[in-house]
Amino acid sequence: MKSTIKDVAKKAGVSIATVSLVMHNHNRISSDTRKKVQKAIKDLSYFPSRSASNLVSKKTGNIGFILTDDHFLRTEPFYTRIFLGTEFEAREGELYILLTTIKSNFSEDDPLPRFILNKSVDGVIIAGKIPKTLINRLTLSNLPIVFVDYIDSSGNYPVVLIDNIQGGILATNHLINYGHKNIAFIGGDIKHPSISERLIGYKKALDTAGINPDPNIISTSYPYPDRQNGYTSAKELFSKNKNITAIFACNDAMAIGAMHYLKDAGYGIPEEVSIIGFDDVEADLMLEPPLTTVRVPKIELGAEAFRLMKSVLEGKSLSAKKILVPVELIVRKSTRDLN
Amino acid sequence: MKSTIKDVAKKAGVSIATVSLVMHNHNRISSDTRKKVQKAIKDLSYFPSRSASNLVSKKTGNIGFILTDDHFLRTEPFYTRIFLGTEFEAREGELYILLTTIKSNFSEDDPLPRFILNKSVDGVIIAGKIPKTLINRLTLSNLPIVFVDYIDSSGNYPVVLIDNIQGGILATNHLINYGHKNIAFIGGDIKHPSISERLIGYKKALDTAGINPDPNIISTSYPYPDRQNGYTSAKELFSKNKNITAIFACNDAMAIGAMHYLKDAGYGIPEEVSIIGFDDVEADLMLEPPLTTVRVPKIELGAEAFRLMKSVLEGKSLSAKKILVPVELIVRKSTRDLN
DNA sequence: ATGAAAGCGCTAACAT
DNA sequence: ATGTTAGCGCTTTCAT
Repeated sequence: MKSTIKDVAKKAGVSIATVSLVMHNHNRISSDTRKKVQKAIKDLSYFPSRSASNLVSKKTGNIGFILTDDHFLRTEPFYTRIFLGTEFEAREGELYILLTTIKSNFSEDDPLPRFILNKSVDGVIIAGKIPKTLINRLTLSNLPIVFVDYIDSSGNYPVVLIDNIQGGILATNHLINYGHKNIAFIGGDIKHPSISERLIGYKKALDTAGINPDPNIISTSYPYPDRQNGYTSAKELFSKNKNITAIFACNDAMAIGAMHYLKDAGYGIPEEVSIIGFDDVEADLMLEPPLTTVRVPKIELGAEAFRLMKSVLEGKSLSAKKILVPVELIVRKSTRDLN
Repeated sequence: MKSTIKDVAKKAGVSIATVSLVMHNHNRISSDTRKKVQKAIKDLSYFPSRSASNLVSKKTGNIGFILTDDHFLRTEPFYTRIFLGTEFEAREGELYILLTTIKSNFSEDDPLPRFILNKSVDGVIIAGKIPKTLINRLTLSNLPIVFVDYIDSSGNYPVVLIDNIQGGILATNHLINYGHKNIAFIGGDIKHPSISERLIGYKKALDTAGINPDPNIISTSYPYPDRQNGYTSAKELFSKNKNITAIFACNDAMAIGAMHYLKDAGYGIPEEVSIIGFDDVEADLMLEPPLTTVRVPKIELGAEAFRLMKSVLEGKSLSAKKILVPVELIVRKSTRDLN
């Protein structure tokens, strides 16, 4: 039989209130009783009942984690890693994460996630882009919300984002430091915040180095940033420009596509053309040569989102706090030092 | 303010006991009161407090879902889909799923998942292969366990498995029906249950058709069933055997690898060589030609595991019940009818 | 068919 | 510094 706070109290020869105080590290307990109680807790291998304490404290002890099903099922485990990060972080404390997906075409008529309806969570973490209508309806529920890797247009929510501008600068500076001057940018939908920010970083870095960004070698004509469009973009770029010595692709998928084109077209990587991506996906290492990139710390993003949620729940955080998680330059073999 | 059972009782002019009975569909309630109560519930948009009911009923209302981190982070979203299946199914009822990962090299010294230690789950679903030591220690905790897509050697647990033998038969019969006689088998580690079972199905089907399995065209020399080894296996097979007209690969990854070899070697697919895989991964459709395969219903596997867990919890299921989930032949363009 | 009441295990205000 | 006690919202006997 599972032991209760009463059993512990009896065994330690104290009241249940004292046990409760010890459990919550209240400091007005003599170290003597504290030890007695702790021993009893250990001896009985006592764990407090979550239901009971939640009932009193009017909390659920759960955090909801929402992403769209296509984000969850993506081949590249980006959001899965973010989830894992929040779960890792939650393990340190008393909270549990309830993961649920919504259809990516979530509409007005679809029911809200059950844990919202049933009020089984104390707050909700939203990862990646989700439909506006969900956000609106969530807001009505008055639950604390934290966004990660996405921020709704209102900007009124606490959020954890990748520092894309810094990443863009990092990547571009790396190429500049390697002596490159004609650095192409390959990106997808410029309306997507992460891509436009990476482009901003790219321009900033060029600017600082006194290089004038050349619109002819900035390709953002293919919205979806995947391999296929990376290939096509590179093809277009190189058919018109012969003097490009380096490419900064807005993500690894496009970089990989571009690499395929370069190989098909007979360019040596990195002998003739250097290339850097963004994300650090597993496939990078399988490439020939392995891709230099900007690493996005997915686990850390998730962990940070969880910490932010905790501080929101504890009333420690302002409602629209923004956290920019730094990225890291990973130099491998696809970029060449011209100096 | 959230409404409670008291509010409902007051509004409906009945006692809280009556409300509780209505909520649990007890039949000794007059349809008149029932309606009154249901109206009150709706008007107040009342949801019972999980903490309170769990406290009384001594349940947690949660099911733990454990997989190894590499299974969770696999590029091919196999286990992610299984998880989604259990989550979909859980949505229909009152239970929540707590997903956690363990290190794939989980050892004696690693702590058990927190929801086990804290007794925050009523049962545990284990997906995919996990270390024996975890199983042993889990057993000690006396929690109901259901396996999905893996069964520990003792066989003493309820489990949901893919019907691999049926799948092997399905695949092989398809080729036989298409008039093939020299059908190669490409597989990985024969000690892995799913692979050996698929091979059994293959042999059975050949046997039934009166074809003698030729050991020279059964390749199981490369343990890990990935693209690379699919390529190598096909290469070996075709360098020694010129009369193979069809391949049954134990999974799509190996099939894709084999297709790459066939293309490199100049074989027409399916003109000269037909090929069928197993799994039905997304990549199949991108292939040229799209791969004929045996579909494994991942969502269904997860849903079935959840249902099994529920019936175990309700005491309706025997402790070692085994459920074989049928697979489905998906004919696309990589197999050719010789007739 | 319905209600009264006990009690699940815990927290926190209050008393000592 | 520690104990007493009133509930949190619900389920479930036991009365009526």
